[in-house]
Amino acid sequence: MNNSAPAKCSSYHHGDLHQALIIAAAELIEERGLTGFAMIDAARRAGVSSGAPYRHFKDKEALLEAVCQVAFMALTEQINATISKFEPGSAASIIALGQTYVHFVTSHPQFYDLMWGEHGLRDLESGHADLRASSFYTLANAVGSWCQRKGIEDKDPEDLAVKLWALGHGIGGLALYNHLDKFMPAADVNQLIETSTHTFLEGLSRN
Amino acid sequence: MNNSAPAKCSSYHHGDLHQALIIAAAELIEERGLTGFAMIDAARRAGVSSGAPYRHFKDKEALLEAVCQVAFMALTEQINATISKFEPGSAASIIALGQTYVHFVTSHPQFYDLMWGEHGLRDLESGHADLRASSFYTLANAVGSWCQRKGIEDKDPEDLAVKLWALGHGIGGLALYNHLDKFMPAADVNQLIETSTHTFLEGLSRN
DNA sequence: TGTACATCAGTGAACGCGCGTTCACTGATGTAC
DNA sequence: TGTACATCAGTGAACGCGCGTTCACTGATGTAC
Repeated sequence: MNNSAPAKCSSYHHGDLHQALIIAAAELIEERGLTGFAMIDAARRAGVSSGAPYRHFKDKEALLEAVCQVAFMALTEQINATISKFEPGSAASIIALGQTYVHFVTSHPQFYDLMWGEHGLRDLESGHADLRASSFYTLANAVGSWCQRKGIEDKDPEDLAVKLWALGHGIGGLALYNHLDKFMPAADVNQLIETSTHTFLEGLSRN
Repeated sequence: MNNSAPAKCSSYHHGDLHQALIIAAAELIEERGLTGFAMIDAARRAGVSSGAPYRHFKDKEALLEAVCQVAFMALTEQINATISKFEPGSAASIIALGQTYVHFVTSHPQFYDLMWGEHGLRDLESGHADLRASSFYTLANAVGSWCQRKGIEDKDPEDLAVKLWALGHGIGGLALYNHLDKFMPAADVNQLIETSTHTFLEGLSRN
């Protein structure tokens, strides 16, 4: 994510190679994609020889998982920052969450597969599943508050959150790979999120 | 997609190796995924030596593109079959289109990346871009008819189609990698499509 | 304060594997005469 | 109908590259006495 300068340690021992490798890997994945990422490049970028990473990570997979966790931490942070800026239960807060999500996805195109693709499967049992869930519950809470405010009692906030999540996830995924360009030249994803969320919430109020 | 028996040709020359390789590649991708797919395996499965494919495809990329095209043809076929079964302009037809889409996505998990991931970018200029668009316009027409029927004149059917597509795309993508299990144990994607589409259309009627 | 020793992070050469692609070839097919 | 020849699909060995991972080593650090 953010680059906290290699800080070329003068000594034989690296200060915190573990962390340095994660940062290097994240940068490389952003630059060249998940497929183009090689273990040896991460080592080189961290200023270390090819074998060194194996003192800190069992194998490539383990390093990728660490990067994945960092990515989810960053997403969670942004989601939390967003929700704190809006009045609880407002439609605006729900829209903003969607926009934050899509913004994150399109800002880090190369992380999409790592976070939501096949790799996602493996993390399900691991410890940071909670981290992944955090953003979802933030959304579910926002939707729940909105329902309460509107006097909608018969809907399950988690069910609604799944649908809104899917909407954002779909817009993000399609925008990422330029599938929308053909049908909506100069599509504005923020507006897309805003209007579609509005329509959806409108539909809930109706019934 | 479907397996039309290798038909082991008795002669030195293969009957239609071009087609046989596409089928073999498609099967292998379905079995082992895009990453695990090797050119030599496709050759072997087609009953041919390692160099033979290069008489028919410039390189691995070209073969993958052919598989991608076949996949889009299959999707188009299913979409067309679905739309023909429903009354034009009915909400049911729109829901069924979404369900067909998601069914296709989850039935061929390994094609998702090939069709909608990075590979998608490369096809944009190629000849079969039309094929990709076909399903979209089927949806846009269905939505347009629905609007007309409801007397909704101020909405752009293509804009609405993009949103419904994104909804289905998101549900498909999340379901594919089991991201929904955690929040909706035993989630029924068909029902998810149905209810979310209903809510969305309801929202449109409202305003 | 100084010496001996255990620990362990980092080295860098090397191994091994998978796999995309090439190339000189072989054999089947079909056409010209 | 038969022969010579061009064409080209398929062979299979080989090359080369990238890259994940290992391993015997080296040197820095800190602790025990």
